[in-house]
Amino acid sequence: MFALVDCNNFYASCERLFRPDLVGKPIVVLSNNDGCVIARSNEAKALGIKMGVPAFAFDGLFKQQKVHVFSSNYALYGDMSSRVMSILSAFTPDIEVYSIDESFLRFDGFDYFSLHEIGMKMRKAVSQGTGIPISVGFAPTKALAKLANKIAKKRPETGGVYVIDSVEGLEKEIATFTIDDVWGIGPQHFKRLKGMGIKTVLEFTQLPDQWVKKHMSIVGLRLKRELAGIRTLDLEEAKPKKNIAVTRSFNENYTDFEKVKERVITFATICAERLRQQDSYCNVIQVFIHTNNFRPDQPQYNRMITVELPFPTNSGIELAHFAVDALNRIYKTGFGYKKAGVLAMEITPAAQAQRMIFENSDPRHAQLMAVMDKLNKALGQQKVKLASQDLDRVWKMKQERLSPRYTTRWSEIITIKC
DNA sequence: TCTGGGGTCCTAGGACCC
DNA sequence: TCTGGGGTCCTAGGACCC
Repeated sequence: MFALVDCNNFYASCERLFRPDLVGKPIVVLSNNDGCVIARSNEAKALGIKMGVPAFAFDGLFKQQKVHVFSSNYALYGDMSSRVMSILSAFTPDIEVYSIDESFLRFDGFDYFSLHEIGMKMRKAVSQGTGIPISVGFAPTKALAKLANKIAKKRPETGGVYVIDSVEGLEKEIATFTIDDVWGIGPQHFKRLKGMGIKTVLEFTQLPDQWVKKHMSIVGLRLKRELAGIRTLDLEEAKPKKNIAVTRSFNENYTDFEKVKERVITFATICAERLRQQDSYCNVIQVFIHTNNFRPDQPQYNRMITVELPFPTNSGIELAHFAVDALNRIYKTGFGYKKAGVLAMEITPAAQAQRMIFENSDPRHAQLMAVMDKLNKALGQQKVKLASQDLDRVWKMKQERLSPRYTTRWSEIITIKC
């Protein structure tokens, strides 16, 4: 049996932990640059605030309904996440951390235990240890565990834990569960299936394999099996990342090459930093630039380029150099650029990095980068930069409503007046 | 005026190679 | 008159997830 454990309204719940005055109040959390709504408390959902809506369009409603608005505080969410996951891992050694707020757990050899009871114990332990509310779904496959988790959330009488462990139980649930809320069926697949009159999970599992394969690829076929109760997916081990991407939208359209160039250099140095964190090198980089896709009235230009590096590297200096070369090859004047990104690809562990005959990553950089990493870790991100970066820190993310990093900075720890 | 970022996997077409 | 088959790489985009 698998369990899918999911933190309820995770970011909003985190914001509430050190602000008990916000219990029962509507909360929303915004994306980078305070752009979109990416998390909502139940109270905010009840006000009709949808996931992903642009924040500026809701300023009026936020004021009128006294919605508490927060910028994303990833230092807090990341730390709370690892606390939750560490508590969960005491229940079984087989755990896959699926995202910042979700884990799959596998329970082998628990035949004589009540999984419902175990689920309730997990809820209690996480609540006691962190204050975060969770929901738990148990089922014989991962896709069904996801589904069971949704049921646990939807039906208050379940107490936040739901188990699908019999054929009858499975048949009963999938006969009524609609496909719009199923893991792996997004808006496009939903539209096509709906057009064919498919409404329930049961109906989806009865489609011919060939049809599913043709229109939803092998991925859809796996999903069909999983939903029919055939175990197709197992826990996945934590693997080193295949790609590392650093991309940002700008606060305004950039028409000046030098400004775009500075951003690309900064993104490349962050990529390099993350490569060093997982002790690996990249062999290929991709650089892209976009105009503002939300403004079709303005001239559009989207371009991406993939470049193989002459040697594997994780030096910020070298990566920045190659990224600028790439940018030069795709940059066109006469456009207002709104977004750019650098991706590190074909990542290999340091131990396996291929040495080249004629040219290799400058060995002095390894030492220099190690010192930079150490200083930045002690003094704060991006305190030591390349001269080609924005030294005046003109570029700044809009984060007007950032909460304190309660759990990771001594200077921001909560104070209690007694 | 204002619209996130970071991932994965899959597919299609064009260029090019032998 | 008549023009193959198999492969890779790159770009681009589609779909999904959180």
